Amino acid sequence: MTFKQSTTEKSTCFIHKLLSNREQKIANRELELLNVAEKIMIHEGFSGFTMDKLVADCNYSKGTVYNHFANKEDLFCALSIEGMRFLISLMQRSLNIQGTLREKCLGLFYSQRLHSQIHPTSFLCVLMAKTPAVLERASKARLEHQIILEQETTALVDKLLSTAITSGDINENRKQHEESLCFALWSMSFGSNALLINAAEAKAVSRLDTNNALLFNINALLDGIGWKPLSSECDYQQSWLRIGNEVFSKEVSALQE
Amino acid sequence: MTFKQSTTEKSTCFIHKLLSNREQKIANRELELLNVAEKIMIHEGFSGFTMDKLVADCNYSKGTVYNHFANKEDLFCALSIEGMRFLISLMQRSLNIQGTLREKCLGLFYSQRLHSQIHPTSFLCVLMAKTPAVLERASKARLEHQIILEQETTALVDKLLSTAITSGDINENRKQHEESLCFALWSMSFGSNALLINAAEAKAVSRLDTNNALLFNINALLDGIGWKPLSSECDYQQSWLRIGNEVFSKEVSALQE
DNA sequence: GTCATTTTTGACGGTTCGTCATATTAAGTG
DNA sequence: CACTTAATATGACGAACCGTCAAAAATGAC
Repeated sequence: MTFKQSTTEKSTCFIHKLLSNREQKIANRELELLNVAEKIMIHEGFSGFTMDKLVADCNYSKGTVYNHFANKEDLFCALSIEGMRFLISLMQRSLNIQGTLREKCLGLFYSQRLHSQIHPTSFLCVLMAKTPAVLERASKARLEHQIILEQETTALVDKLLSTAITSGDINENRKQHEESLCFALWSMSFGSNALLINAAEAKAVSRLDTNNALLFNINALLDGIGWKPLSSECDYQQSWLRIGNEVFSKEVSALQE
Repeated sequence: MTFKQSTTEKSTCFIHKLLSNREQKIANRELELLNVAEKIMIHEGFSGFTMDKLVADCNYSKGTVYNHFANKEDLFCALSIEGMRFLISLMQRSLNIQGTLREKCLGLFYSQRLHSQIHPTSFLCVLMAKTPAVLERASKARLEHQIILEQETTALVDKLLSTAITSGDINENRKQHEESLCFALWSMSFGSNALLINAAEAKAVSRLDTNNALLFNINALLDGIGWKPLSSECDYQQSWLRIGNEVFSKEVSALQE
């Protein structure tokens, strides 16, 4: 009896472990598939990517692949989700920098820029996932997941904003527009990076120039909402470099080559 | 002799006329095809659009359609070009408003917003045409045309900026960054509208809210670059409405329904 | 060892794309 | 008007791609 109970206990425990193992295995395979997909995109471009190629390049059959992704666009969406995950991890790290709150805010922007530089394909997937072609076809679950991650990112910005308001770095009468502020920051970051990534390819603008352009845009906006210290009082170009050196040194040096 | 000459003259003239007629005819047909394509997209979504459907819905054969567009993405690019043409026409009209230079600048932003509202599909095509999936496949000629139109739009912004600088509405020491300023405005406008068009569909945000969000973003940025009169000194919500009433009354009232 | 359930497989049908040999039309010429 | 030549239009066709599904294999319970 006790024995039996213990076995069932063990058994259920085992089942739980197995389930989580299986789920883990499935999750791992999904990441593996996404990796293969990204490699194909890197080598053959977005238009060169096909589900058949993915099936050929991975060790699973078509049915298994379609078990993970409802369709091609769903896979794009999954790539976008991984990209956002990566971005969030960068953003969280960036908050560790020593300095003013505005410098921390700069760090958030720096993270997005870094993402677009380290994994351009991934960043482009995030862009494409906002495109109707993807939104119309991706699975509901995936789209919801994406929205959740978007909320996570805006939550990071929001939190920083409210501490800046309570600490007085942003004028308190802005408090009623906190949500608007967050949206403004996000719009600027998104718009700048989206345009820059195209410009960089089309017109061969140097990385330095694009970084400066981005910093210029952010500074203008942050000055506009009166986030102290203003760019006239502080050398944010210096801060920008510092973020790279202090928080993202490994990534930045890897990027140099 | 004279007669003969006159006939050849007539003839060449006739040829010229014919050629231009033919070219005109071809150009018209292209617009016709683009119209049909847009209708299909409106009714069946972007993912529901296929070249076969286009061929079925127009009075021309597949070969003729492919005579106009190198491939599907090239057609998207063509739609984007038409969209930008329309946007430019709106922007030019918007400059006619009476008021400060900053209000004229608001007009430029208003134009883009209006475009995204009147012809959402067209606006989305402009977005999609910045996507690698399209950029990789569209024909060279079309892509170049697109770049030219982009330059035209930025030229409008640039011109306004430099008059604002010379007139003193923007501090003169900003002059060295004129290009950066233009890029900042463009980034903000693009980012805001791109995010808003998704938000509006996903989260059912009202048009009023989205308009306010956009205006908030612009004001923050323009304040940041010190474009006088600042938003604290002037009711730009009023200006925004005025632009709609004075310059785009027809479009706005058509949009009310 | 057997059965039920889940997962995997890849052959297959249906779409979609884009091409190309052929047919048609138009322009030029005598 | 007849004839040649050049330009344009046609739609049948092959190739590629997508996504499904019945059958096979694997897994786990008893």
